Amino acid sequence: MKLSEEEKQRRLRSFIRAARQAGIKLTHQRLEIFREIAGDGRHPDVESIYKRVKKRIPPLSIDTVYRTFSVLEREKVLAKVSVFCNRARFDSNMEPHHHFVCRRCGAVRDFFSHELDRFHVPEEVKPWGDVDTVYVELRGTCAECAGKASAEKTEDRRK
Amino acid sequence: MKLSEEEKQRRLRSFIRAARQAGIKLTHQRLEIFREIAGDGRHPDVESIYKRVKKRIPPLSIDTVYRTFSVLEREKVLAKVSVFCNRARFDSNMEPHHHFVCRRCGAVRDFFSHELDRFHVPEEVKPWGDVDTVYVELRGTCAECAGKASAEKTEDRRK
DNA sequence: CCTCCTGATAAGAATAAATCTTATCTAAGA
DNA sequence: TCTTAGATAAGATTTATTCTTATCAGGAGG
Ligand SMILES: [Mn+2]
Ligand SMILES: [Mn+2]
Ligand SMILES: [Zn+2]
Ligand SMILES: [Zn+2]
Repeated sequence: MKLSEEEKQRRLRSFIRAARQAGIKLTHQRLEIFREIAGDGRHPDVESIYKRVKKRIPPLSIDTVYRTFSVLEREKVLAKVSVFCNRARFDSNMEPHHHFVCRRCGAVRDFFSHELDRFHVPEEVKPWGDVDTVYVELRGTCAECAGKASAEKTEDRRK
Repeated sequence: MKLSEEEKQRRLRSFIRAARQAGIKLTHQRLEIFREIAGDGRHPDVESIYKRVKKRIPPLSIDTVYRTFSVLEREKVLAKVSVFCNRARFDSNMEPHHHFVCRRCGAVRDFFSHELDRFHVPEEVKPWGDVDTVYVELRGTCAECAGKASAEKTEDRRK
């Protein structure tokens, strides 16, 4: 899930624009952290971004990653993914989109759907409040995990 | 979001049946914990269930609530709700269903949708793996929170 | 190019949800 | 009633996240 260079550059520019507009400082750390997230379409977690950026900025503290995360979230430059709640994950795709999630390995992939974009909020829900986002999660098993599982089965049968 | 007595009883029976079938012990604690969850359609968190059941069983430990939770989850008697990841929440409604979620107060309400039940997995997603569940989250502001917000506005205007 | 000041960072302490450990207890089958 | 595998209580432990505080640096203004 490596993103195209042009998409990465677009996200980087939108980050810099948002930072300027919000009057927040464009520090070396923030730029490197965002660069790392913007180039990764796999919805990485805080820990992995921390490790990767620390290679380039050794004194980096994990707190800075968390802080940058919440600043970027507030400025609507990236979003928190609410899948597998054990740890927070970044999503640098701010286009409204949905997710395919593998129950086994936790892989998260983006998809778009015209069918879902046309979805009408059911009548029973309307009196409960105003809906601003329709988010869909397709849950199942990814091809890779399915492959591993069947490989293990044949392994077992051989015993 | 108080559930009807008959729905509560139905869930309680299905819990007892599942426990018998799985060969797990029907302890006083488990019964009381489940009774509390089964009667609450608001997707309560571990802490609140702990507090409520502790009134009836004072020596109850919160670990027992967590353990009961994971046993019941394994036995498919209830599910974990992955909304607002700060703390785990129970869902004793095991019918496939969707949620309306209020961003402000975290209220979660169940809904069903024939339109969504007919949803076809997009072609682009199919090669990624097998989808077993289509889960939809309608995010927005509940009527109660919207009411509070507009009340505060008029308050501000008076100054 | 310097200076200053405010907001940002690093390090490590603190917090809080969730899990683990161990001694004790109990549901339920014989 | 007796037995025992599995369950509980209490408190320690783990782990993700946030907080504290001394130091640092981006960037506005000179
Ligand atoms: Mn995404
Ligand atoms: Mn529900
Ligand atoms: Zn997978
Ligand atoms: Zn609300």
